[in-house]
Amino acid sequence: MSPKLRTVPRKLPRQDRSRATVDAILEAAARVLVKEGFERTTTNRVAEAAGVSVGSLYQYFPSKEALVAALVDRHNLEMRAEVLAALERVKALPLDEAARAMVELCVSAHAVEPELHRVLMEQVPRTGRLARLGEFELQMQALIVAYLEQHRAHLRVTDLRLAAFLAAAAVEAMCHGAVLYYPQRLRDPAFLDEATAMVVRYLKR
Amino acid sequence: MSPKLRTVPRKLPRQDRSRATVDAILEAAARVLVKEGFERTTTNRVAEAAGVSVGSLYQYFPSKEALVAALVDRHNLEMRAEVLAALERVKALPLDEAARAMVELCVSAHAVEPELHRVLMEQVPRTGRLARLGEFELQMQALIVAYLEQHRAHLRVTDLRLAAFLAAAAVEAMCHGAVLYYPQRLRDPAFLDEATAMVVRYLKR
Amino acid sequence: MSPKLRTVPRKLPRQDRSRATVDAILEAAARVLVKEGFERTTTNRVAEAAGVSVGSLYQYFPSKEALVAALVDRHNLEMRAEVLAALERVKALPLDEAARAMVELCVSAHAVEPELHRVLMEQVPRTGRLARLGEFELQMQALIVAYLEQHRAHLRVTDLRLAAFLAAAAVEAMCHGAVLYYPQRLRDPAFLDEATAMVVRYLKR
Amino acid sequence: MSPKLRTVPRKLPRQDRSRATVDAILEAAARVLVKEGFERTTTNRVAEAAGVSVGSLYQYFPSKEALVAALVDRHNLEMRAEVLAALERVKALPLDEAARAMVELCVSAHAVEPELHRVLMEQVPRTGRLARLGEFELQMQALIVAYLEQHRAHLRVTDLRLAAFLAAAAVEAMCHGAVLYYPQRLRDPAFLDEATAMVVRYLKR
DNA sequence: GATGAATGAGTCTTCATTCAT
DNA sequence: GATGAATGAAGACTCATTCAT
Repeated sequence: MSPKLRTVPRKLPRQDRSRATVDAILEAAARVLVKEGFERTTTNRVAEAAGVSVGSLYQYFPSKEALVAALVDRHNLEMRAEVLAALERVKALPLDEAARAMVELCVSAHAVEPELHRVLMEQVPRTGRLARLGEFELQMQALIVAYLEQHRAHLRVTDLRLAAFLAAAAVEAMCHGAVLYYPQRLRDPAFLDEATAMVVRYLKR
Repeated sequence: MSPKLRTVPRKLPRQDRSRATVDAILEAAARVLVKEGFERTTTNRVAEAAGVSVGSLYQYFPSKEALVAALVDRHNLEMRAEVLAALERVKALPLDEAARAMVELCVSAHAVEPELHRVLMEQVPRTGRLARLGEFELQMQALIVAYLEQHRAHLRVTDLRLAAFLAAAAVEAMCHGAVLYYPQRLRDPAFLDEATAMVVRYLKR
Repeated sequence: MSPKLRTVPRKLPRQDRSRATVDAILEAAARVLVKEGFERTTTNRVAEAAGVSVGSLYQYFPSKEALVAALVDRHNLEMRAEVLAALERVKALPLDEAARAMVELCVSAHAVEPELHRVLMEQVPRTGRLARLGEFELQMQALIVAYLEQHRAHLRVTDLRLAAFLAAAAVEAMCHGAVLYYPQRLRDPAFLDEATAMVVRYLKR
Repeated sequence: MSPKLRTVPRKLPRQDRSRATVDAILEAAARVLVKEGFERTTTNRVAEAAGVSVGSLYQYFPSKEALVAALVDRHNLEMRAEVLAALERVKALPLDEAARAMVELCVSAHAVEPELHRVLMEQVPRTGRLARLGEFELQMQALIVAYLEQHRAHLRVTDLRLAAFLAAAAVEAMCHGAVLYYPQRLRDPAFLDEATAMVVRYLKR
């Protein structure tokens, strides 16, 4: 038999091709989600945008929810990586600097894909497995508690768990609100100063 | 006895019958929303739960979104009333007391119908008219700014708009988070102390 | 007792008030039909436009179809009156003049309320009692046959029933088509000349 | 026997399966329309009659109107084919014969699926894209004008556009009327003779 | 007779999911 | 594994008609 022309590189290993397909689908999902909103996002549309068939989509994601969940997970994963790295980095820094770094990071994280972030936060119904408080938040909280323990000497707060929760909630809310309602202020140093001041003054003796 | 005497006040002729229906629908919507979640909430189900026909529902709410929006509005309205009253009440109080009162109020507000609040906040996709930042938030912010201006002498913050936004966002997030993830701590004085401390220390000179 | 101010003339006899209501409803129906098209014409909308309640509408018209039928009837009645009068008038005239008069009349008739005519002809589904060939057409045909019989001496056609049917159909179609597609030509003498020529040359020996 | 041998030609893989579905739907639509009338024709009913799911119907026809429009188009297309062929055929014939042929054709065309024709003409509300004068009519008129130009020498009419319009309208109306109200006369030679006479005498010098 | 709130069967339409090819 | 046509349950919404007041 004559060697047929082969357009698809046959060498590409199974796993890699799968991986590529999965990525294409997730990217497409993100795009459609941002462009159309959650309500108008259908599995067919996503598949089309990804250049694959619906069937293939279901090969990799057993349901629409699974797809969206995977997207949320990926989004969180990206954030988590940065946050964990940052926490590691600031481990030894004094509170002022550590706090400022974390606020800056939080702003950055929210600013990466703000559109997607917004859709994911506001339009995706928190149902099923999306309902639970992610491990992300829990893990992060544990790391903050660890940091606070190390710097306990300079703190006025004593219930470190509570303090970590409150500080994290406050920072997150301020960044989130800023992204949504005052995007132009996100890079305003005043914003960073003030947000930092809020947590530092709260925590510091 | 004169035959015309009617003891039952003819309550529900025109306006009132409608009003009763509207109320029944809104109440039913809240119930269904809490019990079934947003996804499983259908106009037919709501109508049934309200003991009226779908047609009646659509007589008063031109679309499903309008129904949910009305519910959100009503929920906000209830909160707003309390918040505005409280802000009026604490107008003359020093920052410490005013802040504490507001945090307490915020907790109460979140605790009124926490289930409904949760569904409304987390599961209802912010689309269409639900997308915009409500007048509620704007109005509240204005009042906070007014308060801050009056007490400017004791404050370290100078950009009062920014400070009001950050403080409000932080308090809201802390209460919201507490309602969702630590409901048992809601009435814990430590929680109130700490949340109050956060804003007071931030604002006060 | 002081003479109460009376806005509604109490003297208006039952029948006249009913008649007025019926008329108001029919006018409203015509208006809505023209403005909204048949599909978007609902009994509620008509009632509202007429300034009466749906209930009243149903007092006078047992169904939507009855309402539309009444409108069609009224429209036909108006035309019929004119047509019959004209036929009476031209009874003694020679074919040329009679034909021309009838074509002119047909044009006028189509031009009276062309919008309504169009909706009635094109959008109202010919169902139920609207399906049958109206008495109008039958009556008119009879009159034409009568005319032809009287002028038989000058005709080349022998089957007068058939001739009447064909001539009427042709004239109606030409006028109808002109109203719809060449409204500007309606008053063009050339149009009248030609349409008249068509039937005259067909009928005349 | 080799197990792979397949005698049934793998006919309906991609394009053809779709095509078959589309045809089935259109056929079913025609059937339902004729049997139930437009009002009682629903997309679900059509899908059921076609032996497919509603979903499939909507895969190919984005709305009910699109479905009906497609049916009208198909109906027109079938007629058009015949009419154009006939006009081509009679191009060189003298007026008498050409006219007679066209009238005969018109009768045939109306007689092909008279029930469907009737429903399509009388019950289907002319809305949206059904409102416009089809290319069909325009194209036909152009061809008639062309014919008349070639035979101008024998004509008494001078405005050929107008003459073509009037003649076409008259013939169409006579056939249409005959189909609806005198179906038994359709094949009556007298009818053909008379209808032909009408246009010939009108056009001919 | 009038009113208009209420009814609910019935429409169109969508979309997550399946499965024959 | 991939494809995409097919599925059909389910949802939002309409509107002719009724009936308590």
